[in-house]
Amino acid sequence: MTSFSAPKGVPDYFPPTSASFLAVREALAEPARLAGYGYVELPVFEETALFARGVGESTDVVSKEMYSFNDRGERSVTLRPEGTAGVMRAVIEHGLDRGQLPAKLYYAGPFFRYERPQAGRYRQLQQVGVEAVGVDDPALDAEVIAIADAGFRSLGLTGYRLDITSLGDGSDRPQYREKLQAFLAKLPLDEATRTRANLNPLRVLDDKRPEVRALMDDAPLMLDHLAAETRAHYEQVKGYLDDLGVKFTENPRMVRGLDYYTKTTFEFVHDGLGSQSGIGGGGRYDGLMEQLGGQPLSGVGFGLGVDRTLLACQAEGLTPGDVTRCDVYGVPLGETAKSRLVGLSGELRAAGVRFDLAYGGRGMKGAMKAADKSGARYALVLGERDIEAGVAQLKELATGDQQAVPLTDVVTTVRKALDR
RNA sequence: GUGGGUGUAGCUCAGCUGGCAGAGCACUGGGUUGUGAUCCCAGGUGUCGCGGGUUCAAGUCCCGUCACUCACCCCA
Repeated sequence: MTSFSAPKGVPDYFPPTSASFLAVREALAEPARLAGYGYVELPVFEETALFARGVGESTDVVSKEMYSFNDRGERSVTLRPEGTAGVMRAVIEHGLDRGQLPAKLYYAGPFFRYERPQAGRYRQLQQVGVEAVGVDDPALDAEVIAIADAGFRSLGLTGYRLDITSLGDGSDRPQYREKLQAFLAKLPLDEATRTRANLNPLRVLDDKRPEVRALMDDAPLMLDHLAAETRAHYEQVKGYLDDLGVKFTENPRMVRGLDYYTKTTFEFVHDGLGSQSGIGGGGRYDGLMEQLGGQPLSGVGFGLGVDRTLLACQAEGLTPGDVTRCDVYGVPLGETAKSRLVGLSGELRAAGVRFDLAYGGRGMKGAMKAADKSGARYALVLGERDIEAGVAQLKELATGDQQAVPLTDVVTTVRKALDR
């Protein structure tokens, strides 16, 4: 019989790591709720054209990393590679852009990119994201960045930094782009890089290869070519970040892989995860709504990588969500005792006590061993003698102290012992 | 898509120049009646990734193949 393995590049999480995974996702989402963002639950797949138009045909994500397929009705659909396009589609479709603005939304869930897997790079990845749509206020850029920062900080992470820059917009980027292209044309670049330079010249700026990096030393930078208006916007974002106490590094060579970004862009970088160092990123996307058939409204948001943030936590020795999964462990001796403990399990759990018991008819010794491994604070031992006496033995595992508790008082006694 | 590394027990791995497949951890049972963590004893599993080749003999050498992994590209 052949067995199965998970699809290539897809992580499985199980205890205890899965508890950390959930805790990370929660920690990243909580600051968004505190800032008035409402949860949206959106489909995991969309019409392929949405991403092609929203994310941009020239991006790697669209041109070679999408999980696309035809459904039974011969419609081309794609497992979402990122969140913003889908949120914008929903905003437009349901008219949220006609209500009070900004519309502030957050989401969490899986995304898919068909890439060669690597440390911290998966074909199914989890992100937490926010989008603030409809108001072009630099304070919103700063708010979004501060939300992400608060999430990372609440996990206890310290080994990350925040890079920010401005990519300009329609008013100044085309001129800059030409200037950069002229500069690149004079460089001795290999063919792959040359192709990339033609597709999106900005991308060559953050090439990791030292030889390319050296060539780019004198490259013109967008930050030096911002129009007065985009520069003012950028300066205000930085000012608000100072107000918020969010520390950042200006990185004029930072580039984002999605076409829709304008003005402010940012990236959170951590050193502990191998080569894939970005744990979150985002920015402003002022042309996207219109591009997708909506009103010409601005927007700003981010996507944070849950998997990578978990790796960052592990690199820093943090174990979020590290709680014992059992308070009391039942040790039944014999069928009558087992039946009584099964009954008690319902009552205890209803009272908020995490209760587990030895299933499978293990002996006393094995059951006690299991109690120990469960991490429970107490073992609840029940045998024939106890039942005759109308009691159960409550044993504190750390100290070995044991007391007989009347069976009718077990729930209240346990709750008192656990202080809840 | 392009390079490098690794495939041996459930997990982490050892196995030198070919000569009977191993350790630690984990798991299970036991160390006289109904008490765990420590300690002692016992126990099991292997198509040595798969297919071919060389050889008296292959986990070990050669060829192919698949998988995993790290890195480039790119990104969360």
